[in-house]
Amino acid sequence: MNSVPGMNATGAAPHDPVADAPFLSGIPSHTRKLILGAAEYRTLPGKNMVIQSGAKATHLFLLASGKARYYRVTGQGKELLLRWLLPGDVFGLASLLRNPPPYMGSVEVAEESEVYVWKHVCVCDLSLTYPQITQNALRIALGYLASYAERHGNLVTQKAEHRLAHTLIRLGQQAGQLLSGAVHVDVTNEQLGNSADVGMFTTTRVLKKWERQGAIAKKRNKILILAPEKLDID
Amino acid sequence: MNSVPGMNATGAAPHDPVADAPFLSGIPSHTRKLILGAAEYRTLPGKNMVIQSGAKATHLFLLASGKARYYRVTGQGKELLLRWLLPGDVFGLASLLRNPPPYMGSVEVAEESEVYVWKHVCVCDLSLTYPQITQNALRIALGYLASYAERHGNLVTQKAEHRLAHTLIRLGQQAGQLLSGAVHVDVTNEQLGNSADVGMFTTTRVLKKWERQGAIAKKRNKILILAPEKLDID
DNA sequence: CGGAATCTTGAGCGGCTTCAAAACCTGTGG
DNA sequence: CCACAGGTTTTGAAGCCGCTCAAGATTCCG
Repeated sequence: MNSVPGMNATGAAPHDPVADAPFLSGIPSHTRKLILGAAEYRTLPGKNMVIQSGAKATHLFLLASGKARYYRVTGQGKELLLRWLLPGDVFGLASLLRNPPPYMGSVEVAEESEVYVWKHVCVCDLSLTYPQITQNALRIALGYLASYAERHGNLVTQKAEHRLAHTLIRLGQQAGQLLSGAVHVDVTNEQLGNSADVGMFTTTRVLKKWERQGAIAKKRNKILILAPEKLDID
Repeated sequence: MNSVPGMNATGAAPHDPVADAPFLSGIPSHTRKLILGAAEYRTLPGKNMVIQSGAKATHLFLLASGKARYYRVTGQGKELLLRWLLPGDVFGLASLLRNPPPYMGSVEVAEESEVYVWKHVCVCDLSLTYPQITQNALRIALGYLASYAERHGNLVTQKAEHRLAHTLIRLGQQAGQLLSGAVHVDVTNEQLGNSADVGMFTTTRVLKKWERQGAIAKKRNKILILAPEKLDID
């Protein structure tokens, strides 16, 4: 919590996101190649629905490049953004199971992206041969669970402004680009609000306030974080 | 959603909850005995903290009898009830992983309970020998994730009364006892509200309203569901 | 230039929470 | 048996955060 936020990502080491994927962690290099070789490599155009919530879990995906939104649509038609998927992230974990439950969220690529795709039966075979895969999947699922629990806790105890601050800073760390001393985050007010469980109007008001205080700058579809330390504490 | 709620549980078949545990699903009977044999069997008195949130994941637990609360304490000291653990439920899943993340919630047995306990190294060995264990754990984790996502969705879109209705009915199905035509649920107003993310006062008011409408009856630490169909729709 | 998103700002309101205080239930111990 | 203390429940009153609705300004793209 005390670490300085905002400094991140694309700055230093250009690690291969696929080789560093948590999903393949602890697996020797040659085995990793074998596993990746069993996948189909596909390029997806932007605005492409990859996974439909509730559908049968037929494929496992590993994002190699690009960006995708992982979201759920509630019964009332409201769209809940669960997570931004970045290179190295896997999705469709349900497909690892023998008699898989349906996908529980939808995934849509936000820009042109590349993915590895495994068929259900194929990934089942692999997970039998290389149990480390299932272990990694379990670790990832528990991580999701933890971040979900934290979000839920924040929603219940923190106020809207606090949640927005946390969400924005996390977004900056995960998906921000450091340009000329500011962290650029590609996100609309509505998407940010959605990630923080705050309505769009309240989100706009808070952002405007921060802009007046010189903590951020706004463009269309983009937020520049100038002084993250002005956000955390109000 | 259209199935009649409230009829459940302790009525008919007295299945062994341990043998039916999702955690041991798909494992042949003799292997199951072997796995259970590797565990320590313990009896825990009520009001006993079993897992401390944030602690190192040193043990895996399987609840054989009794009842336990799975909860989290937020930074502001508010206690969030995540789930009631019933016979057949496992907890401490993080201990299945080689280099485990810390426990992310606390568990406290609500009444005298019996549990199987595995040490970290032991359960790691077992999961290597019997990969089905990890698969089951993954399935359980994904299930938790789904129910968490649903709760979150309800919190954002539904109103307090609706959430309370859903929560109460689900509690009745999971942990209710059918006595003389009513489902008895052992829960205080505060605990119910906590499970539905509603304050205690609002919870009391809604319950009182339902009582006046003849849908439920209230005792101290207990709710009797008389007419569940009067709750779902307002 | 037109049109479609996105963003801004204001006004009003409503559902829940918060605070206060009292009634109630239940097990305990004198 | 009664009194007491602790937790639980009830009810009222007040207030505020964030949502909803309306209407305009701005930016971007074809």
